[in-house]
Amino acid sequence: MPFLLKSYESLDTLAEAIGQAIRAPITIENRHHQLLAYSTHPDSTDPARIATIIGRRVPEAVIEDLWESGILQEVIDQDEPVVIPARLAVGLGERAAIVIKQHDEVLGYIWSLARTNPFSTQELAILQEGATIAKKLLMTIAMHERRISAELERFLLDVLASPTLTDANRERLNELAPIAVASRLTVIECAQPITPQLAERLHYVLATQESIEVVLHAIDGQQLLVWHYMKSELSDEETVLIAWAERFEQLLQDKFSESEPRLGISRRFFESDMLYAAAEEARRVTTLRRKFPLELSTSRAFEQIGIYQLVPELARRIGLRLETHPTVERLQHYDSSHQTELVKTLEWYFYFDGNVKRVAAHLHIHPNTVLYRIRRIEELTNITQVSLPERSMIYLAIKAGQYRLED
Amino acid sequence: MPFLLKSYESLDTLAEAIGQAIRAPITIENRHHQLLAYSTHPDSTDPARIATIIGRRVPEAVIEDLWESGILQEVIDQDEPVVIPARLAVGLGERAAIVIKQHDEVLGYIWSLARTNPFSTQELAILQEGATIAKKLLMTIAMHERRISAELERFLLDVLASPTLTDANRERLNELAPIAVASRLTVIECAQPITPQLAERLHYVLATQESIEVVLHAIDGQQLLVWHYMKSELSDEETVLIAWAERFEQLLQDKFSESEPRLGISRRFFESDMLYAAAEEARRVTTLRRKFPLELSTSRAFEQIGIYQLVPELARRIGLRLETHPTVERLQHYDSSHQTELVKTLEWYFYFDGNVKRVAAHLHIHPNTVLYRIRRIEELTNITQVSLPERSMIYLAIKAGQYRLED
DNA sequence: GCTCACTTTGTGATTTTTCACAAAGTGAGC
DNA sequence: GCTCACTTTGTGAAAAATCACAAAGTGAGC
Repeated sequence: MPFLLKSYESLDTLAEAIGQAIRAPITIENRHHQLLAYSTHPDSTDPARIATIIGRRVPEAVIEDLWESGILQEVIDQDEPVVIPARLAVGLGERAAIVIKQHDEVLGYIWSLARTNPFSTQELAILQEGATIAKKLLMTIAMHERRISAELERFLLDVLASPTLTDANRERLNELAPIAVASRLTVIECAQPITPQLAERLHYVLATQESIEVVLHAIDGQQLLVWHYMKSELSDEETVLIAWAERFEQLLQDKFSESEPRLGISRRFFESDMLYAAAEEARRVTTLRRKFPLELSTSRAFEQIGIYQLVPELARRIGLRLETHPTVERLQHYDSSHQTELVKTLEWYFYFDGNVKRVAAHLHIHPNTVLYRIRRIEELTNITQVSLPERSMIYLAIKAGQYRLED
Repeated sequence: MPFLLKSYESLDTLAEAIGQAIRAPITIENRHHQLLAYSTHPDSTDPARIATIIGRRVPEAVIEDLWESGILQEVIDQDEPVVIPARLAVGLGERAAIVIKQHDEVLGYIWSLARTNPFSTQELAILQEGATIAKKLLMTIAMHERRISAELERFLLDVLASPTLTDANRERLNELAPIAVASRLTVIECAQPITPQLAERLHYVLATQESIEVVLHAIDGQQLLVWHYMKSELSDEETVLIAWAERFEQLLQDKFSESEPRLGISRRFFESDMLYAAAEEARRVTTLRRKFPLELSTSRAFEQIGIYQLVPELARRIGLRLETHPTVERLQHYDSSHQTELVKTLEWYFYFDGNVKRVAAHLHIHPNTVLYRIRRIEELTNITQVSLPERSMIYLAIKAGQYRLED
């Protein structure tokens, strides 16, 4: 005789029923370890469970620990309740867990904390029974979520397809995002088109980022577009963003090394009217980083690429023969007739702010060689003591020349 | 009984007649010392005369010498022939000169070289008579020239009034300028609207510039617009231009200190279609130099202002609240709450390429103070080791903030 | 008026960069 | 193959920038 009913109207009532049947606290999570339901149980709870309920998801540290120790994998593979010894380092008391699966696809998990006495066979059977019932409910929820998220994805793509917003779209966007928050649009660009499997994994990683709040996201070919904002104060939004971007990109490159993911982040914006422009900025960053991986290896946000943002336009003008820089032209001419590398040397000399040692190290040559070349350049052109504005323009001209418009 | 006829058909025949009457070489010049006519005389000539005839104008060195020594002024004031002792330093033998005037307005000069024996009273009288006859001829020429030049001036203003050329205008422009020559459009901007008197003097100085060839020029309010090209090779056009611009501006500022003349030179262009754009560039240079006299004190050509060319556009965007730079914003905030000058310090630190000594000298503070402030800035923002592209963008943001759109 | 945190200036040791000069390497043209 | 002009590398002396540290100055807030 089963201890549970055939079905329950919600996961919450199910969690409550299981909890009462085995007299232990129950939490039900989706496959992203987001909290779906939990039983009310006055006593015997542990820090991990409290943190999970407060944060509406299992703390990242706990998830990592469970993955690294192989426990989670075991739970997924087993298909029946697994008893897990306490892991006090991450605040986890002893518990039992069972996966909720549908044809090898993980839908979620049911967790139960151990009371003072260990789980009996019957109690574990009840858990298993609960998982079967939860499956039906989760499938309904998953389908619904999938429909919603697919709809939102189409909506975002629709918004980004045109530079100007329709009034209806603007209204809906303003409902989605809190006002007066510094939003950003981030592009995660991959080497190949993003498959549904990859998308799923990316969404998961994205959902587990604690510094940011995602408003909307969508897949567009090789890019995952994310509209988000930082949870920090406005005053250090930029600092936090840049620190996060570095960590996040590192994480992505560790987890998805075969996709060579690269970030591009727009400047901050406050009006949904700016979404289109922000997407352009973010994409400009990824494009430029693709073309100048070395120079822009640590530039992820539009602010960080500095005057590189002007390179495509300048390259276009050079392509149209509207623009040339006499100084650069002369050096290029000298280079080609003497097999030298004056332009390259000058470029890095400017980039490294006149630091001969670093230029030499970068180009793998003797510092005196750099010094010699700089003197040579000074003889050929009179950029001996030009100041920042002119130097940057020359640097820009060199970079724009390297930028290829075709690809 | 007069030795000369009442009138001659041309200045050449007049010069010849005077030359024969007093048996000495004669040259007739306009008020700009451009050669109008000269007598053929086989012997007794001097280097100055040869140079004048070859170059179709009196060498600048000779003119300067005659002005500085006060001789030319004496000739103009006298209204009758003046005998001038030899000035061998500038290749001038002894000669007599008389001004050709009409109501105090100088129209030109007649010069006569001395032979071995000095000028007799009668010969000087013949010179005077020649000046009277020349006056009529010169007045006709001057009137004609004035009509032509006024017409050309109107034409240039007409061309510059619209971004696109009419076919008729393009055709006429192409007739005026030699093809495949690197043209420039230079603006000479004065503190006050240019009066006809000032215009006259400016035209004179312009006409005596040996490095450039003027195609057209026109007055537009406070600006004298000059379409010209360098007489040098294309390969070092820029070098020659920049050197010329420095000399020329110095000259203008010496001669017209009350008008505070300032140069603005476009990039080079080859097609007359670019005239409008070139005028914009040149004007942008003068505008920026007016707003940043110190920073752009030695930048006269559009190439030289470097990324300053982007300042107006950026200032506009900042004005529209489309653009801010978080780093700069934070420093500004610190400055205003701590009465410090971090932004200013950073600005010049960037400008002087991180040279602490020069920054200190410029700001009249101790080098260690600069060092201290830079460390402070590094604490507040993380621009510790940002490279040229980002540095320039920050510099641009600072400068654009200083740029006022209104005036 | 006093305190305290912050800023500026001064001094000399320490480190880094630049410079002059020599020597060796490179390659195009005869 | 040789020459010659140009380029690169190496060495140590000379010059310059940076640094730590002390002392003096400044001003807002109590």
